[in-house]
This record gives sequence, C-alpha cells and structure tokens, in this order.
Amino acid sequence: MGQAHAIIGPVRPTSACELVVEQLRRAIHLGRFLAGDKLPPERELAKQLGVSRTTVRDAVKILEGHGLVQSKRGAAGGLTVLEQNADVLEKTLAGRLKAIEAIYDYRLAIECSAARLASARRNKSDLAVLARHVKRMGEFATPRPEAGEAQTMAAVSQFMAVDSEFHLGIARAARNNYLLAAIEEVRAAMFLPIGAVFRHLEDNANAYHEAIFAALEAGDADAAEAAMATHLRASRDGVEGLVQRALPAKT
Amino acid sequence: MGQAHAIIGPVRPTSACELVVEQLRRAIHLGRFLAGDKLPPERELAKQLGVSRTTVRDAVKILEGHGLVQSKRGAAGGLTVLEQNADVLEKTLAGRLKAIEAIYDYRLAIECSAARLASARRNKSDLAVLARHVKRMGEFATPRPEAGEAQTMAAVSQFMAVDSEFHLGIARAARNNYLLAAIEEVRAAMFLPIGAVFRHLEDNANAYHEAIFAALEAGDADAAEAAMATHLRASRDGVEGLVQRALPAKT
DNA sequence: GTCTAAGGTATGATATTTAGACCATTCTAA
DNA sequence: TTAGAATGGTCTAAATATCATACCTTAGAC
Repeated sequence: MGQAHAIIGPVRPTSACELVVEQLRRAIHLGRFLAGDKLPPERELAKQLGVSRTTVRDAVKILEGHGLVQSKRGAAGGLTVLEQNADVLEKTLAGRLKAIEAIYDYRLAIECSAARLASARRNKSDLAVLARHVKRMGEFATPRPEAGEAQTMAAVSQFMAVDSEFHLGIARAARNNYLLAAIEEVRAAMFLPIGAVFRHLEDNANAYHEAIFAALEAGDADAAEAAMATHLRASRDGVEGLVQRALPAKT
Repeated sequence: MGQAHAIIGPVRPTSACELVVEQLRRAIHLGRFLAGDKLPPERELAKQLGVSRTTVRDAVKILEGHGLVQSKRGAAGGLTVLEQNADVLEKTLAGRLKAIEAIYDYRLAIECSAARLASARRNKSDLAVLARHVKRMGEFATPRPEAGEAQTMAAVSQFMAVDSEFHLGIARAARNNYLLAAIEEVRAAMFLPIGAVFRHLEDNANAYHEAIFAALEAGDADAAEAAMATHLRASRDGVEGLVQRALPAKT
C-alpha cells in the first residue's frame, strides 16, 4: 500500500497576529501608506481588522522590530511609517536576482493577460480611473529642477503608489478576481525593494503607461498585451541593471 | 488627509483545523486519493500534518459532514474517500458558469506562460516524467468495450489525477514557484466538479497532451504556448457544453 | 494647567490546540 | 474460538492565543 510517505505536507496555522502583520506590511509596501504617514490609531485598526487591540499591538511590535513603523505616545503620537534604509534594501535585493526574475516571469504571465482581457471588458468608468492614474504619474515623473534629494525620493514613493493602483486597476477592468489577487500578491512581494532602488525616475517613466492606456482605450487586445510586455521587460531590465551595478560597489 | 476609512480590510484567522480540512480536500480534489482509497490513519495524518490528533479528528468530522470521506473503526477500518454524487455536483456546477469562465481565463494566462517557459527550461528528467504521464493517460483514455459504467468512472478519476500531475509537471519544468502554486490552487478549485461531469472520456482526450509534450520536447516556445491554449480552450468548451446541457435537464 | 488623544499595562474569560492515556470495535491468524 | 493488533472514539489537564475591558501614562493643544 504504497502511499507510505508524505503525500500531505505539514500545515502552518497562521495566527491573527501574523495576518495583521502581513496585512499592514502589504498596505505599506503597496504604497497605501508612505514614509512619514501615520497609520490609524491602534483602537481604530483593531476595529477595521476585526481583531482585538492586544493582537494589533503584538503585530505592531513585530513591525517595529522590522523597522517598518515607529510608535510614539501622546496626543500627536501614533504609528508612523518609517523611511527605509536604501543601502540595506539594496543589499538584500542583491542576493535575490533569481527571485526577481521569477517575479517578472510571473508578472509577464498574469499582467499581459490582464491587459488583454481588460481591453475587451473595460467600461468608461474603468478608463476614467486609469486615466486619472496616468495623469497623476505624469505629474510625479516630470523632473522639477528645484527639488532636492528628499523631495525626489518622496516623488518616487508616490509614483510607485499610484503605479500600484494603475496595475491593479487594469486587473479590475479585466473582471477576474484570480488575476487581481495574483497581481496584488506579487506587487506586495516586490514593491519596497524596487521602490528603494529607483532613486530617480527616468524621464520617460510614464510613456509605457500611456501606451498601455491608449491600447486599452482603443480596445486593441494585441496592442495592450504587447505594451504591457514591453513595459514589464523594461522595468525588469532596469531593476536588474541597478542591482548588478549596486552589488560590486558594496562588496 | 484622506485615508479616513477602511484602507485595511478585516482579517480572517485560519485555525489549524480549517487548514487541515483544506489540505485534505485539496489532496482529494487533486486526485491524490481516489474514491475508494483509504487516507492514512489519523495518528499518521497528525504526524504528517504536524498537528495533534484531536485537530485531525475535528477536520475529519467536517469532511464527513461534506460527504467527502467516511470513517469506520476496527482493524480494517480507517478513512475512506467516498464517491461523489454526480447529480449534486452538476447542479452546483450549473450555478457557476461565470466562475468556470474566470478560472479558464486564469488558466490560459498562467498555463500558457508556464508551457512557454518550460519549453526553454525543461531538462531530460522533466521530459521523462512528462512522457510517463502522457503514456499513462493514453492507457486510460483508450476505450475498452468490455468495461462497465463503474470502471469507466474509475478510469476518468485516474485520468484526471494523472492530468493534474502532467500540468503541475509543466509548471515544475518552468522553474517558477509562483506559477506552480497558482496552477495547484486553480486545479484544486476545479478538479472534482469537472471530474464529475466528464463521465466518459473523449476518444482523443490525450491528443492535446501529446501535442504539448511534442512542443516541449522540441523546445518550440510558440508551439508549446499555442498547444496549451488549444487544449485549455477545448477543455473549457467541453465543460461549458456539458454544464449547459445538464442544466435544463435537471430543472 | 487642564483636557484630550493617543500609546502602555493589567486582568480574567473563552476557545483552540496539544499530549497523553485509555476505551471500543473489528479484522486476522493462530 | 480466541488472542493480538490496528484502528477510530473518548476523556482530561495544561498551554497558548485571543478577546473584552478597564485603567495608567505621556505629550501636545487650548
């Protein structure tokens, strides 16, 4: 009777606390909260997450341990999202070139299909939302000569946040929850490392988005898929180039 | 500014028991255990799942409630996987035509990409495994005139189980864990309903698999992707046709 | 200075999970 | 016929996580 060994893998019960940690980490990495922003107060978080304040606090302690947030008390205290140290992130990223490739292979699979489906299924409301995202990204991407380093970083963060919304908006327009969940997952997995690496935006950072949007608006499935593929390949090459340049410099 | 309401959704802590239920359900729906098979004894399951026997028993009670397994005591007792009632399944399936379309859209996205990547990355060992699967499916698919209804059903179940392994094997050959996890998830979501509907195998049920395998062996990415797309579209059309035919007949 | 909005701490209740022992049933083989 | 063994069924005590609630402490605002 053959099936002697391990057809069934072990099970990892996920505590409420872990889920809260993951949810908050994801919200931050998706750019819903930017560095310097405040999270809602603990009691409010507990309500929104449907969980006791004790659990929220345990989760926050863990996030503090990871250096993601800081909590201060007092009337103007609360939970503040911290700036991430770019050097550390670049180092951790450097050891993950293979992981980056895997993520981009996956993104090419799901996001190109999402673009194709969206070109056929989008309605006016979808297009309006996407157009707004593209417009906002255009504003961030325009280089402002008087801006200092800090402002540039902030602009990159905001650009990334809207970028997330743009890609998720395409998945919504594709009317497929599997694709939506997959894109959300993969973006949460990569948002911060890449945001940290892109210190400066390329001048044409938004050209790809405009091309994708145009194809969606025109309802051209092939063009939408191709534009998305071009965008993702360019993004991948940019990230890999940055990582490879950063790697030897730090050793 | 702004983020006043509900940026963060509620959290659903998943108990160990639920996870065990899901794991066992998935193993059965993936065809790792066929109707009539016995699951490992409770104590063994507890060990493999890394969980106490109490928890396993709670999970088994739930699965019994769903009519998926039956437990008998005594030396030759144990947990037996039950045959599913096809009528019930067809009815539940009928209310899910939209869900089926979503699943197939998703499968087209991830499995075509997996086939494309696999055609470039597969090694000899991958091909050997896939070849074995194709061969076994061919044996099941060959109609045997002397076989009764029961034997035909059993052959379908076994065919489906190997089919799962074939598709998962392609994902493994593609060397991408995101794709692998996605395919496993989506197969677990649809295996049983579809297996229940396909009472009889089409004569050429395996022709698609042979085409896919040939493309993978030849290292032809375009052919592999196209063959997979053809296969999935045919599968989708077959399922939808069966469901639509079954629907009015039952009302 | 006092009020207020936050985080920090403490406590008892409840539910899940664990580990282990022991009971009950049923097949098999001596 | 009976003894053994493999299996599910039951019970209990302890550990742990979570919840609900109340109260304390800090720091800024009027």
